[in-house]
Amino acid sequence: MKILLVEDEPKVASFLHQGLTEQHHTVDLAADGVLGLRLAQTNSYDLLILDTLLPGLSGLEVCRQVRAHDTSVPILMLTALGETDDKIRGLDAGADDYLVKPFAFQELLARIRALTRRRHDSPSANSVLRLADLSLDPSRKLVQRAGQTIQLTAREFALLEYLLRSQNRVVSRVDILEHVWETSFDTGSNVIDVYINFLRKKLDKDFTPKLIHTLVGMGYVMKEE
Amino acid sequence: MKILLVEDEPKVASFLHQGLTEQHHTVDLAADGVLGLRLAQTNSYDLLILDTLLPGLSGLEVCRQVRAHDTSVPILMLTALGETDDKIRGLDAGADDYLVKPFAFQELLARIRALTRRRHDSPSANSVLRLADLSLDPSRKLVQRAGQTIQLTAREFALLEYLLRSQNRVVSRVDILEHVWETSFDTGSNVIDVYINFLRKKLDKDFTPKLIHTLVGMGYVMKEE
DNA sequence: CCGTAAAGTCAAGAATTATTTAAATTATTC
DNA sequence: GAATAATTTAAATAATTCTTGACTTTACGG
Repeated sequence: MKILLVEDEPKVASFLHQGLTEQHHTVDLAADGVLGLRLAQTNSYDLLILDTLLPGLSGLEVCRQVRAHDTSVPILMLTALGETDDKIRGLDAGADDYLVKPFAFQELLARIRALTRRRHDSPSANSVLRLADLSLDPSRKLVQRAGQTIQLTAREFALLEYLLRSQNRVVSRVDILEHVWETSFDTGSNVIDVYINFLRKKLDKDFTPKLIHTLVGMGYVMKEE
Repeated sequence: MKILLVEDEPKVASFLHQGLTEQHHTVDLAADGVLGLRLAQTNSYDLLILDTLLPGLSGLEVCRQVRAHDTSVPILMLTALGETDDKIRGLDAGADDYLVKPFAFQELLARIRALTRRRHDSPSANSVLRLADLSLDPSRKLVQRAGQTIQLTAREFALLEYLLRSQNRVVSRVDILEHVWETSFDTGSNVIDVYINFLRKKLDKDFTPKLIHTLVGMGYVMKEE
């Protein structure tokens, strides 16, 4: 795979360069945003890895400008610990994933695999999710149970979508926090419980069978039976 | 978490030992490669931290030999500044990550979190564990014996999972405490006995053959026959 | 066999975890 | 910028799980 790496810290850059090369990837390295953007626009890469903090042009800006022309190339952002807001802005700017530094190299590889795999079988991202007589259409933001349309707020929808995508698998509160609230740190609040309750009221209360199940001390599952 | 630290510099070793212990990890310390390897092979650790330069047997060699038998345990290498080549060889030898000395302790903690989190969603962590007609599915939190579903609480499940992962090996009460209760302090209580009893009632009482066996004075094993 | 140490059993209270409601804060819309 | 909706926090209640300690039973060495 051909990868463009835009990273100004020499230590990080050379480490990633060596590691990726060893995995038989071809790596182009740019130490600043301006060069990075020019390379991204003149060559065709399978993946861009962008640091957020860069001299010249920030990684976010590079990301935005690349996305203006090319919507398909996978972009992975690297953000330093503590710049958590950047995650959100990174995703806003069109990044597909981000990784908080410091990270394990293996984790980077795993995410690269995930990103590039997704390219290949991505239609699943938009297909309708079903469980018993419940259906959720991600592209139309439509939820129905027993043919009846159910109104959900954005968060409720995101939570339900995550639960449905993980149907039959028990997801912990931390899993939910990471995927639906995009913070990995437990704030000690009970938002999740409250939202589970919202969902239950709207789509389990008046129907059978119940689809949202609690496993005390473990998390929640959506499944039939 | 149970961590093996192989480090010969006494100052670094004791600093890390203290810091990790404060984070409620259990730390075994080896000052040379030979002892480190022996410990790694006789005990079961959640993480190995290996210095590259060691008297006797280098960290790289320890890494390689451990990997020859156990592909799953996360390994973090510590390399001194300047030994940059060691990074590459470290990853070759099967390490999952490395850290260049000197490093901030917080960074070590961050990497430990990253490594152990990854382990939780690695394929091997999610595959179904089996013994005779008993099966345990970690991602569904589902336990069945002879096709019959058995309800377990979170603790019971964690204990059974640990016992199954160590099937055919005798685990001591201390082992169990460290892995399932995450304390290495023996409170002098009989919680473990009580929980073994819970498990036996639920999954050995009405079935043959018995799968949980006591070895007086040593601990417990799960095995057939 | 007998004594001692180790392991097993049980019930009750402690502690943890989950649910529900309401109120407070924040974001959106007109 | 007021009104409405959405999200989050907080607190009370409910449910479940965990732990303990007293007691019984079993295993083992002499």
